[in-house]
Amino acid sequence: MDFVQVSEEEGDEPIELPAEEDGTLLLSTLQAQFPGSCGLKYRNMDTKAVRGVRSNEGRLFPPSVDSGWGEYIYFCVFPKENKRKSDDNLENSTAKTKRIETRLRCTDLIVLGLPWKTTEDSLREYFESFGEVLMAQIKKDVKSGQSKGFGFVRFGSYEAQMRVLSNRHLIDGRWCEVKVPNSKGMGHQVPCKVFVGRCTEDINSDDLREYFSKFGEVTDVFIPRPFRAFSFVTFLDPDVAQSLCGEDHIIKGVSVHVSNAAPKAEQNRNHQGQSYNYNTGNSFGMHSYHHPQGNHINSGRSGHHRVTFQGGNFLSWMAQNGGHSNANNLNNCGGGGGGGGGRKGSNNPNNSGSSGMNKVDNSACNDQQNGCAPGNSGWSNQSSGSQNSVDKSNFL
DNA sequence: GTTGAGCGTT
Repeated sequence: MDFVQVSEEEGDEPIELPAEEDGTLLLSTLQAQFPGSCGLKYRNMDTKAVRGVRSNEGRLFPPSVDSGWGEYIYFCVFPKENKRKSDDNLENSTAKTKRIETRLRCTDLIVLGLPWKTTEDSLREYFESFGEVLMAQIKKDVKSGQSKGFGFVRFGSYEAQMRVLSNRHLIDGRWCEVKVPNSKGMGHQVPCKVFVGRCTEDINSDDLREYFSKFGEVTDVFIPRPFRAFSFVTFLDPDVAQSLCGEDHIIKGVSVHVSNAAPKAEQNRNHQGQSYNYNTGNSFGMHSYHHPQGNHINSGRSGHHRVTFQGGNFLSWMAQNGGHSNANNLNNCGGGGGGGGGRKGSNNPNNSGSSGMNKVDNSACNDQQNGCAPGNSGWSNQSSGSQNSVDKSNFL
């Protein structure tokens, strides 16, 4: 059996991890030793550069077909906290403040599928490897004190929360899932959509798309008809939308104002014969595909469903979907088309998050009959676009 | 003492 030497960071003491018979290393094997890790990289001896290890379907592939993993010492890749580099200094302080308010807020997370035997102490102990645990509780039957098999955790850092949401968890011998609780609703999630006021009639969808694409990928543009001097622009990344709010921008010589696309529930309902379907409950984060009618201009790659992260972030979306990113046309590459690279760039963490959700490592789990975590009947198939609600107008 | 999709007596 081949072993792969892996350390958490370059220079650390490596641990030898067993590779599979086909030479690949299961991401789940990696994550069992390095919770929260999402991939591997190594230092290339010749070029001195760091190279990433290919990752697909929950498996990591050796750099060389012939010599396998070789004598390299690999080190872990973790989902990055969303950081931007060069363009950070271009940003004004209000946008920064807004991001901190919206991005770095932790919420209670629900842990489903806990073994009956798990205690609040062991729950806390497990999650402390991800970061500071502010709260860990098990829901119990009041009379018997028996665990109901789920609980809640709260982390002190958003990064820890992100890492936890991006993985499944083997807790006291059972695979559990961690999600943002439904009870949180859509309340304080970060919208992807902005309101663009002071538009003139000659600013069309293409103009808006072209202009705003330089800040990040635009997934939708909506201009009410007849002309009403405003429009809506939806971004793939809610942070990009947030960072633009409050700003004035000049498009075709016109100063437009960007602000929050405040929900206008009642007044917009059934306006002009359109019906507004609101995403509620579990479908948060997935307003998906806009029907190609009306004034929505889908992002060019028509014919496929597009997935945007209307609420929360990519990772919580991933978590909500069992870690699978098999939705159609999920695009992780950030700023499309514009110059300048965008405000946020391509830092969606952990695109290898489609990890581990295969039969192979589910079979290794649990002490129950079929050995699978709740909600995962072997495969996590919740997100394949087909069951996304179709949101026709999406006024938020 | 059993059980296995869900959503929190504050």
